[in-house]
Amino acid sequence: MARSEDGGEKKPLERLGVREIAKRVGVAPMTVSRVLSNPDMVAPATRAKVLEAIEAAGFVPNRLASSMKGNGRMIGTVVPPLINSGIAEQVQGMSDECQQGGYSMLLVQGEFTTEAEEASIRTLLGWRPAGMILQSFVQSEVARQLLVSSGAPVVEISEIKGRQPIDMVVGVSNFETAYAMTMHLVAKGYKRIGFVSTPIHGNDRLQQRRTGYHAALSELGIENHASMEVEVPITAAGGAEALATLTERHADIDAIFFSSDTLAIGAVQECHRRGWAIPDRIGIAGYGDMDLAAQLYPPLTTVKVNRYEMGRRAVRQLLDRLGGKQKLATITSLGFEIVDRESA
Amino acid sequence: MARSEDGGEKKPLERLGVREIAKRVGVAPMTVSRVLSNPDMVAPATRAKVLEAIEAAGFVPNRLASSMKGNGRMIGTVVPPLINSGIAEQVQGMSDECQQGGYSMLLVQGEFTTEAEEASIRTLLGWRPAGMILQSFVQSEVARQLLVSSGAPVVEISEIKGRQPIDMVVGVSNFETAYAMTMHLVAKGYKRIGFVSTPIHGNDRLQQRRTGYHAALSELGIENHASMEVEVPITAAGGAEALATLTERHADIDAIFFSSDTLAIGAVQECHRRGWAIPDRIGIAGYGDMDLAAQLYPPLTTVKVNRYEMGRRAVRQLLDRLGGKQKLATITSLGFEIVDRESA
DNA sequence: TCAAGCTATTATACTATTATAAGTGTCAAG
DNA sequence: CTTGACACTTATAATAGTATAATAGCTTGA
Repeated sequence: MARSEDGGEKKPLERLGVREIAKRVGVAPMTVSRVLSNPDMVAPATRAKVLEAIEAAGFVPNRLASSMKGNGRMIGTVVPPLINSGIAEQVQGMSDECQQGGYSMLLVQGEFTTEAEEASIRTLLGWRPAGMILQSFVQSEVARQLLVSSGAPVVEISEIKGRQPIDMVVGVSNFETAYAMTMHLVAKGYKRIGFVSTPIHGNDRLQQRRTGYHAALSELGIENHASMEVEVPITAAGGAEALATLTERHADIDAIFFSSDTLAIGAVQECHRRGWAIPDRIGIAGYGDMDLAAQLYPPLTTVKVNRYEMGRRAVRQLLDRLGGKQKLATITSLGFEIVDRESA
Repeated sequence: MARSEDGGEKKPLERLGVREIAKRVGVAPMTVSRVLSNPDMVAPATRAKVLEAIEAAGFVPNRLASSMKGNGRMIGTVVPPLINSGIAEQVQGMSDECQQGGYSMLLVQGEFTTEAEEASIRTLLGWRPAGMILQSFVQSEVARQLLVSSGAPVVEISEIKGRQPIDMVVGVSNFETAYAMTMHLVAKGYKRIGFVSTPIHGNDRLQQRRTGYHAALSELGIENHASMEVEVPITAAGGAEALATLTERHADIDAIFFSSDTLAIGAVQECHRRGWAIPDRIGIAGYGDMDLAAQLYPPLTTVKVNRYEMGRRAVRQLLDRLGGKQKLATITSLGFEIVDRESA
């Protein structure tokens, strides 16, 4: 084993760890460990010496090892692509709250397919996270089983009603939001309202939005054709394309409800290009109230959902549970607002 | 220790691990381990039995334990706030490449302050990541020292020239990009060009962009006042505000170069509100070529930097190094394009 | 027929931290 | 002068996977 003759017996460069720090200070490793996690249990004088040595050595305790003893301080999360989706706000919320609570965030981007979901969850569970945050309800039964048997608390950021959550849910009623926006548009005098969303398959949030839109229309006795709905990719170009498609199919459409601000903003640009007056020629409504929505010309009427707060709350739920808090809400419903601006 | 009388001696529920799987199959733990990491070293028959047992038990190997033996498969990264910054694209690139390489991504959001940076890096190093990706050059000397002594390869996604990198750099010459855009604007006939950026302090990329802008102007003998530059927060409202401020200070400003598309897009909306024709009344140029830029009305002239690719390349560098590849580039410079559209 | 050569497998020990239990020492009360 | 209580510290073992060396079993060639 290359016992190089450097005179001594065993000096493999002495990796920096609690052991090495302990040796330098002249205490037991356990004492060093306590200085890091339970400083009050160590005599002030000892503590000072240990801290000094830690500082001097530039020692950063190995969290892998402590996690193995069940003190994991890592939250795992699977999110859809960050670009344009408004998920970035949520991730920021999660990250901020994690950091505040002393946790690290392990992030995996995954598609909404069953296999990808399963693979992502498997990867994360491999790190034995203290908690997991998932988007939308988990589809794969295998993945659900893995999550349950992992024992970690799980928050699904999702539609708040529908399937049985694995553990906890944080979200809004997407049905309600879409229902409310559709009602709002009708109240403003629109009669032929189109609906545009990003691919709905496997995304219960989008499904609920569409259902809410349908519910409002049918409740008001407004007939609705499937041809007044389109799915497009989540890009500004997608929004523009949807506007073109719908108004070509139905020249009398007087408003379009987009399931995402990104799409709505794209549509607004397309209207400018065509010289169509908003909202006179056509009303445009979005979803999400992203930063640009209020600054847009004309300002965008949209559904405001506090995604940053959603992220925070999801982590908070996890940390509360980990902290042993009793009587935790299983379902946390955040409110929403219909922000009535000028685009519809 | 609550040795509950269940007849047997020690059956603490037998946590699921290689040991337990091994016992069930009737092989040594090491064999199970090899099935997972070096399947070729195990006889096909044995391998099949082990895989079956793993499947049946829903066993997910503990990566914490394997990481402790130096097989860490985690990349740590510190990023600025994701919202509006175009960092989301980069994170997506990193994430995709990590996943492809079988690595997980540990993400910390941190501000650009020295203390926050140091804290974030410390946190990440605690997880003993196989590699680190940082934004901009690391300011804190202590943090640099920690990184170096951690032994992990480090990529700084940053301005590619300037300070000595800790290890490797991936990026573009922000100086060049800004210089090129400024030259481009002058070539198009603009004479009084303002410059707007988000807070520059501590961000060498922004510093370089401003320097490039200065260099181009002075090379052309165009005088430039500090009053033609503003710093605003990275929001659409910030862009609108900057436009208002600059045109109020200097009524004769005929173009503004924004250090971010988000700002430029906000400014374009402000122009619409004021009824100012773009580019006739004023030219607007952005930076980043975000998705919306091409769809904007009018389409945004901007600097195209492939942020997604930057993220990928950063991870690639790390993985190449970890894979033992020799002669790795220390500096990877990605190209850029001046995308000439109609806003300027 | 025995040693060498090979493959497949196993036993041991190690990674860094920490829960737990056991062990010091000091002080005050009995 | 002992006993108990208390504050602090240490020794041991455990977490789960895997590098390493050792071993078993088999074939092959001399």
